[in-house]
Amino acid sequence: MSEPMDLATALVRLSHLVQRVFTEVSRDHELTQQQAQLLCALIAGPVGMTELGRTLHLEKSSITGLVDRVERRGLVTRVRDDHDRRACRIALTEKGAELGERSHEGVVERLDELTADLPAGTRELLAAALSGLTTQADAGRQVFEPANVRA
Amino acid sequence: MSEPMDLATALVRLSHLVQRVFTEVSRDHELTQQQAQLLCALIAGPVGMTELGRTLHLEKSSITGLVDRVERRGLVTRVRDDHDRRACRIALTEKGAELGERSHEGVVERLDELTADLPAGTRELLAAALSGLTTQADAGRQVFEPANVRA
DNA sequence: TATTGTTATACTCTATAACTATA
DNA sequence: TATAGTTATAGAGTATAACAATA
Repeated sequence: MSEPMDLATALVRLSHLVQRVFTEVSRDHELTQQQAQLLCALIAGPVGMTELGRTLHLEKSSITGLVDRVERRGLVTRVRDDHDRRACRIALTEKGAELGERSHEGVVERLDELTADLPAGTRELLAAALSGLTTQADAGRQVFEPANVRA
Repeated sequence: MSEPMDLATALVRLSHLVQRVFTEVSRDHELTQQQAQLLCALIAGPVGMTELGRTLHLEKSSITGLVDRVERRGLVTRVRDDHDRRACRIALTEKGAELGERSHEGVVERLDELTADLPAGTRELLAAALSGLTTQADAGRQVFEPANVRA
């Protein structure tokens, strides 16, 4: 049917697809994609502004704004850091945790549906290869780590 | 070492990685990611506003703005449609085509580097599986179709 | 001095609603 | 009436630079 697609192109298209899923799921919860991402990054526990910037690849002033807007909606709070009075840590409120979890689950669900037709062996190989790529590329991040959350 | 990652998580992380590559490459050419995407969507030939909206999953007013900014920089032009005087088609200028090509190549290069270590068989399987997913999901799109461009 | 975070500022991106012009 | 596109408006996202407070 369609001509074979090279790997780079397939990766780009897949990325668009995942982004779209993420955006749509976020929207279902009245969140922007970035806000949902922020909530997901906090599920494992409170994180400081600087580290959030590293995790989300944003400048610190961008983080300030993002946190401001989400805080205004009551989804996170700035918690003072007792050991360093310059710093604060961003923590999910109950409502924020709820939304973060639901967004996360929504994305996983939709992606699982999307890959449901693949044979088990292919799924495993895909998961292994892709996670290898990301781990190799950004040695040491964790924006979206459900394993750490539930396990 | 690290615990096995489920497929959905691997897909999300991969998507972030690709987005980051895209953003960085675009920035190297003084473009935003969205602008580079627009240029790439025009490489195969002029496209109308409505179709651009479908392709890029944006409302038409968003397309208007995006095209405005890129036109202001001399990278595209609005060409009148002879058969429908309401419509126009967006075409790359020489400079825009140049930047579009270079962005596209830059992304492909970086992604190829990233996947260079994978065995050939795995690469093929990945490409086939991922392109299958995207083709199935968004039956009939083409944002980033280098095959059509060069071949 | 270096680091943590915020403010000021200026764009870009995006959607919704109302509009114009053509079909 | 329906479609192609623009305008008006408002808010979100982002970066750079300058700043404050603390280490």
